[in-house]
Amino acid sequence: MARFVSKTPGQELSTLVDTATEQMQRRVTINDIAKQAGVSKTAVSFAFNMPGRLSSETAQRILDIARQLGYAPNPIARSLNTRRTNAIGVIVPQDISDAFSNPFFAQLVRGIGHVCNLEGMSLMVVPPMRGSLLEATYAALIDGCIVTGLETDDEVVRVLRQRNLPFVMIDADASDHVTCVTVNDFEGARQSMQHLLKLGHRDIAIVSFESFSGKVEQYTGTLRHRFDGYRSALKDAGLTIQNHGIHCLETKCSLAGGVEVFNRLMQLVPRPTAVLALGDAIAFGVIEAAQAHGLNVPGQLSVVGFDDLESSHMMRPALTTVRQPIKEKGQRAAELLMDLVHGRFGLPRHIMLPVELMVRKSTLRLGG
Amino acid sequence: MARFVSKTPGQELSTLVDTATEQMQRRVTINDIAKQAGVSKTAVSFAFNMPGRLSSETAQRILDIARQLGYAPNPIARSLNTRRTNAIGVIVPQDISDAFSNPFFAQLVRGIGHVCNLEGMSLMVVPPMRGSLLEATYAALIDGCIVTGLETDDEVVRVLRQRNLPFVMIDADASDHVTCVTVNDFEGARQSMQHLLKLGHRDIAIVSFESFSGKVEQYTGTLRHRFDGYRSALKDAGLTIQNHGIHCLETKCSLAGGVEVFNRLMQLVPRPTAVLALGDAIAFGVIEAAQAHGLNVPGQLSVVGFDDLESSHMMRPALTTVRQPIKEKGQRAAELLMDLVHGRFGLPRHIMLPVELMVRKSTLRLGG
DNA sequence: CTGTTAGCGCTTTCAA
DNA sequence: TTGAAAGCGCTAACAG
Repeated sequence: MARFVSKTPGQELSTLVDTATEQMQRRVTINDIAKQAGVSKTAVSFAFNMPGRLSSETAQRILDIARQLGYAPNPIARSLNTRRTNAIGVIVPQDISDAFSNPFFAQLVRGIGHVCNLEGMSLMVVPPMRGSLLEATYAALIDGCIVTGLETDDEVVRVLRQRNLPFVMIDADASDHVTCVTVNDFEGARQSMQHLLKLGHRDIAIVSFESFSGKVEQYTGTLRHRFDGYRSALKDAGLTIQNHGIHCLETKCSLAGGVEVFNRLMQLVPRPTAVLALGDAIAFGVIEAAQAHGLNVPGQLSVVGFDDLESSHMMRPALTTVRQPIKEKGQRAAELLMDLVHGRFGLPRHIMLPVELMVRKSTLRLGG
Repeated sequence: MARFVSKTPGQELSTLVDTATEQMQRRVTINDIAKQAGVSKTAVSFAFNMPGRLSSETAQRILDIARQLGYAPNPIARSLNTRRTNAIGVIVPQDISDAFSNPFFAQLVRGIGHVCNLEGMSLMVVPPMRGSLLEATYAALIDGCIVTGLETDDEVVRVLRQRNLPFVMIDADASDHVTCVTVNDFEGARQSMQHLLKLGHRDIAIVSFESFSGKVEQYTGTLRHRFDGYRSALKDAGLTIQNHGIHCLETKCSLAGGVEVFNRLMQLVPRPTAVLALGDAIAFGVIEAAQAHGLNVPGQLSVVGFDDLESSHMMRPALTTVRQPIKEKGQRAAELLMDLVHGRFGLPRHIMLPVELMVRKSTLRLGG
């Protein structure tokens, strides 16, 4: 490791400056500036953070010297004192690439980002670290976070509490113990299923995103609410989810996931005449694959999405889907989080946003 | 500020535990655990970081007590010692919401995220803080960063050097002083312009994303290279960018930006028969607006994009565009950054990735 | 295997 | 207006 500069307190500044121009440099610290300026660390600190408390000459001299020596305050050391990092996190249970493979997530982040902008914060995406989301949660240098894709009983939530980190959950089951933002998944799902049933479809494949539990019966949170909605609509039509024609599959919530699931869809017996995707991204993939296989959508296959991404109405055919206010969801969650971070209130709150069925061109009356 | 627990060193542990159950709690620290377990701080530290160096009973006892008291190591304090934050940043000159309004950025982040995943890092999006990107750069708790949308002579680069933070630039002018990743913007631009010219178009609007300089002559970096490419193709056809039919506009690089620019496009004299957008997102917006105004694309207006986003071939009409390997761009940049972070080498390197013109359905022979 | 002792680099009373 | 000194909570030689 080449030659190191000894850290003797009384070290000559000239030595510092000399070595600073070399390859292996010791970072310039507040002490170096203080010494060089002939003032205390306090003064240097003031010069940067509360210049008003110093005579303007002193302040200026300190700042000048700092600039000369190329000094930049160490933000970590600062954080240790202030207990603020000026960043919030968004915790995701999958890796970053997967998370952003669904435009939904980018849109959510836009909403969160809007609030970050207002508050002067950065945004840290916190995925599992060496496979462990817990480890990542322990290590994250943040003032608070938004938790996505997890349930309220997740260990991550425990760690967040242990770390005393304020947090807001998105799409988790409402509970008195956590602050969270959701949408009316039940109603959105119910209406979309109802739409297909009204069009005469009886052979319907429901394509969910990966739940990591696999069993429809064990779904919780968003997935649970949506399936409750499907069941409700089916029931109104005298059907159940166990019916011969109703199939439930899972895939990654991305265009690629939709493409992948299409093949499995085509193996089903009876072959579905309609697909109910739990994410627009999946719907895109299904449509793309269907068209690649020469299938006409909606002529031979109706497809419904969920989300209403920005590009969903521009697809060919324009996608019938359930619109949820994604950006607002992120924004509201971030606003709640900022309240918590700033200690504005402590009572857990729950916000549920509305959804709306957007009937467009990817669904058609059966046989019509 | 309710009652505070005094911070007397000799404080009884029972007091701590009692107050820990109250509202205003002092965080449990390594000292509390050490005291309670009757060991030194060192031992506690080892229990968490190198359990092997402790007898398993001791380690277990410490961990148990820690869990009981709800102790979580303070990652900031840890970082101050280790000089690692386990996060890298991606610096963006606009706010987060704007950055992600272009799917290009999400795709870039996917590439970066892939490497983060491999390296066990989180990813911090660092936008300007109260309008100052410099301030944000000073404050970011990161081990290194990827810089987007900035030139090599930006002040941010100076601060990064001052902070001794390794960084990699994306789409900046190559220079011997910085490590960066670009694509062959010149060639992509040249080919796309050539394509339109071959189709007989002579009234062409070039829609650039915002440069914050405004003057085409003052463009640098990516924009500069692309315009050099346009000029080159024009020259081959005996034209110049100052020609009567050639117009240059700017707008935000997003769908909304494209929609916004469409109106301005329609005011131009002569009215363009083709649009060359510097981002697919802009192209989407232009097409959407054109269709909303009853214009046929490509019948009455040809549109070319740049990027080839995931959804670009699914649009109606499928977008003719210049494909650049966005995700790979992010990935390569992140890989270079990790090399720097881990001190694997110091020489600035420059990677230029190839592009490819994808001729699809949004362009048509003039009058054909 | 375990503890002592210095820090890491900055902020912040409190006193001068 | 300025400085001394005590932390912030943890890690890491080094010694035993």
